[in-house]
Amino acid sequence: MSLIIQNILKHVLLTPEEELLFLSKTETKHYKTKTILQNAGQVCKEGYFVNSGLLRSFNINDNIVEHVMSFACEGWWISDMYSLLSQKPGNLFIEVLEDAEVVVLSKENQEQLYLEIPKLERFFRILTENSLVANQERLMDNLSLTAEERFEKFCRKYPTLIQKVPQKQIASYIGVTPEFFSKMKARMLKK
Amino acid sequence: MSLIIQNILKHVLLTPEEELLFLSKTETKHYKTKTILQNAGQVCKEGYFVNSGLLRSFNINDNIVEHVMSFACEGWWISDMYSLLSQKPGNLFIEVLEDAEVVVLSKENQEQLYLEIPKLERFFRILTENSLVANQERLMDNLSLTAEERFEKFCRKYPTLIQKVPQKQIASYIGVTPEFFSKMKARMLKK
DNA sequence: CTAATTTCTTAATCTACATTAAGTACTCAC
DNA sequence: GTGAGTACTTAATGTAGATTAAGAAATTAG
Repeated sequence: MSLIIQNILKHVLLTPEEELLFLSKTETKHYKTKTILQNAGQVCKEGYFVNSGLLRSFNINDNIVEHVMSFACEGWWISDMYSLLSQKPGNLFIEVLEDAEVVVLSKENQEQLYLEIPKLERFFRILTENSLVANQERLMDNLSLTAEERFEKFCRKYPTLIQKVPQKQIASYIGVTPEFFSKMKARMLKK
Repeated sequence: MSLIIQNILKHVLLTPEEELLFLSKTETKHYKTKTILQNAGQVCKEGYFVNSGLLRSFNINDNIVEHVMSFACEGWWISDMYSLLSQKPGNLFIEVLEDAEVVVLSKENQEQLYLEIPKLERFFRILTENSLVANQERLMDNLSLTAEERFEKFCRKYPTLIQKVPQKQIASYIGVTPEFFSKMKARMLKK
């Protein structure tokens, strides 16, 4: 069974027909590393569920500095929520970091699915709730922990990502420069 | 019509019976300034919708430093989402800053309402989505803006709060110490 | 009304992290 | 394989914001 259906079934029950209906509204696509799926300044028309590979979202401040908003590997959703919901131009880029297979769900089809399978309201509510809680925790961590503590937490939380993601992007995610991150890492290894 | 029903009707349609059912599952309460509605370390059993007055949620780091997670005035919801959803002990306190009338919705009743009025799944999904977007923006702001810029943005976004909330709590919300905030404010006034 | 508590300010000093700048090590495209 | 980017490191210097401390102003309680 497809990963995305497995995921949905963790939270709501679907009949076989509903599963098929859901899948018929999605499209599975393959993207090469470095593909940009979403550009800042454009209206986001779809969300992505990752079957394999690795993606990230980030914004670019003053057209110079990148800030990583999120990573998404197997089993995770990624999109520019702000733009997708408001249908206004967004601030995020979404980029493929490792050749990926993703399930594409367009805004339009998502809205149709809400009408055809109201249970999906529940599924996406729960998904969004979990995102919100994770995001609130990350915000608090940024307000109250040191860079070192944030990195330790990142390692505990996303052990698989550490091997895959270029270090400068982990630096960006936890909110420090690559130079400082490098120094900090060396300091931590000494202990 | 009650503020909370008005709020729901902005996103989903309810029949008069559903409105009554909803209200019957809530309880309107009055709390004095300084009342603590939720303590860190305890499992959160209810969410709050503010009819009037002012509340805040915050956590306490190392049992010393407070960090304001959110404010809630008229028309806003507030709770310890993490604890409410997971039913594990939370990290947040919820405190009344100004005598308040709040609509209390228990976890239990909320779950019942989802079953009895499935449309409410949609309402709370949208509510949570908006929260998430706002939270993501705040996170990016903390990563990419200076304290001064964050304060300016706060003023633009929540003009009414500036009069009401003690300055040290605005400082905490935007992520600086009260001392630095005071200095920064003086510096900004000179310009 | 007054004392106690809390909030705000100012100023000196400190530090986590940024910036700038070079050099080294990878990757990968041709 | 080679060269041109891209990623990582190291080190000097700079700075936003923290910490500490003390006094002034405002609020609250009795």
